[in-house]
Amino acid sequence: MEQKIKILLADDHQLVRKGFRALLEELDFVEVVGEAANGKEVIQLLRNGAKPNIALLDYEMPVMNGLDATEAIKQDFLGVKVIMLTMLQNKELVQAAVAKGVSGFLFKNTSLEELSEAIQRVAKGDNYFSTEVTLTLLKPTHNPDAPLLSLLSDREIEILKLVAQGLSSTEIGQQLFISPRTVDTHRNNIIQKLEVPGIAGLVQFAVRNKLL
Amino acid sequence: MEQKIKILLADDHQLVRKGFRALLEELDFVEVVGEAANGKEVIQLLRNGAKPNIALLDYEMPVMNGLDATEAIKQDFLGVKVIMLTMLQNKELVQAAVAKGVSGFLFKNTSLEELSEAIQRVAKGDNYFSTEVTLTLLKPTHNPDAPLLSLLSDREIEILKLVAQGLSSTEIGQQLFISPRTVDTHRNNIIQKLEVPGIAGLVQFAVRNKLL
DNA sequence: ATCGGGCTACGCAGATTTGCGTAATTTCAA
DNA sequence: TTGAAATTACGCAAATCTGCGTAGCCCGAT
Repeated sequence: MEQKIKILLADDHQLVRKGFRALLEELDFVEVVGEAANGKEVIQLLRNGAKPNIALLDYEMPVMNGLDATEAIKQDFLGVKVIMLTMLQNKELVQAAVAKGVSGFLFKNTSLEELSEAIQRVAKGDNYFSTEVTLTLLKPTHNPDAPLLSLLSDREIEILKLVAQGLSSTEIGQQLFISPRTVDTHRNNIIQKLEVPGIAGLVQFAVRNKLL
Repeated sequence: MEQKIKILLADDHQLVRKGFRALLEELDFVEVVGEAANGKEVIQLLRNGAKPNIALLDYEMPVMNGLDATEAIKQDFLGVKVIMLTMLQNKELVQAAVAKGVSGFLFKNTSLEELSEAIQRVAKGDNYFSTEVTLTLLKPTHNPDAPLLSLLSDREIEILKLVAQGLSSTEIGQQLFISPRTVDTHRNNIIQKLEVPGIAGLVQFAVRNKLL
């Protein structure tokens, strides 16, 4: 161990912050070089000459959250790696964080071992994501209008698919061996049920529900 | 260490398989209890009474691939955990594998340390995904018609968005303070450029390219 | 300075959608 | 078995889309 890993800690809850600090100080290879209660304070510390290897940022913070803080860090202090912590098991948040340039992502319910592992990996220049994070990414995106889909009859779903493919009532009628007028009726019933504006709404719904 | 972790190894390339076996036997807490050249052989070994804790399955195998083998294992030998290995950095494959019930997923370029970590975690009942796997999940899905989007002028994209929201030419014209006929012209030009069938195609394109 | 591309606008005819009805048959559950 | 929902079908008028064309204006590039 040539040198300790210097960490800057940011969390808006003092108790949580102090708790983390105590935990981190049990690790003999880390040194906490600063504390901040929000993203703005993090930036100020860095501007005042703090030189941590890693910024350990809570996402939920007032004034400036962890995401915006990451952006600011990557703008002006590229050498500082970021590990983001959060309570929210939110797929989009993870994606956004990685896009902003974080090197690691953990949920707050991880073990000290995992936090330790993350710090060491990130200090080496690797990335680290906890298993929980990966599982969150694998969870299929929640579909808000799934209940609406069950409102539709089998036939209506069939027709919805064809409409979404750009076929006209006439074409659909030929394909299903029914009158084009019947197709119209179905289409209109679907529009009623889904309360969407016309064909555009139907296609949007179809795409979102992966009916193609 | 009360007992060694028993592993069943499956890869269709004998050299690779033997290589893995040699690596695994360097770990004092594992014991290789069987080898198979494809998924079918894995199942046969299990039927013949093999009782591994973990099946380490290559994805690419003839006769029966790792995914189908996982499905079969989870059907009849629920106690056997699966770690899948592959050369393909493919998001959909990871998702499919997890859906089938694998406990771990690694790419073949991982280190022995990571493989070791994965085995121990999975043996404990946890999941394990390598950092590479997680990064693959975070990679945005490649968008095949991105080049087409650049064909459209700013104005056309603006109108495409509004069309996709279900507005009529008249409504769009009012909103943009231009003639509805002009909107028609733009819409038709877009349909020409994208070579899609009518409004339905426009909305599909818009949704896929996240213009909403 | 000329030329092409983007933006604007209009005409017209035919196809299609939309919004309002009505209604017969089937099917499935109460 | 009785009734509700699904599926089928039709009418009609207004609005809209589609596919064809033309054309003036502005701006940036050659």
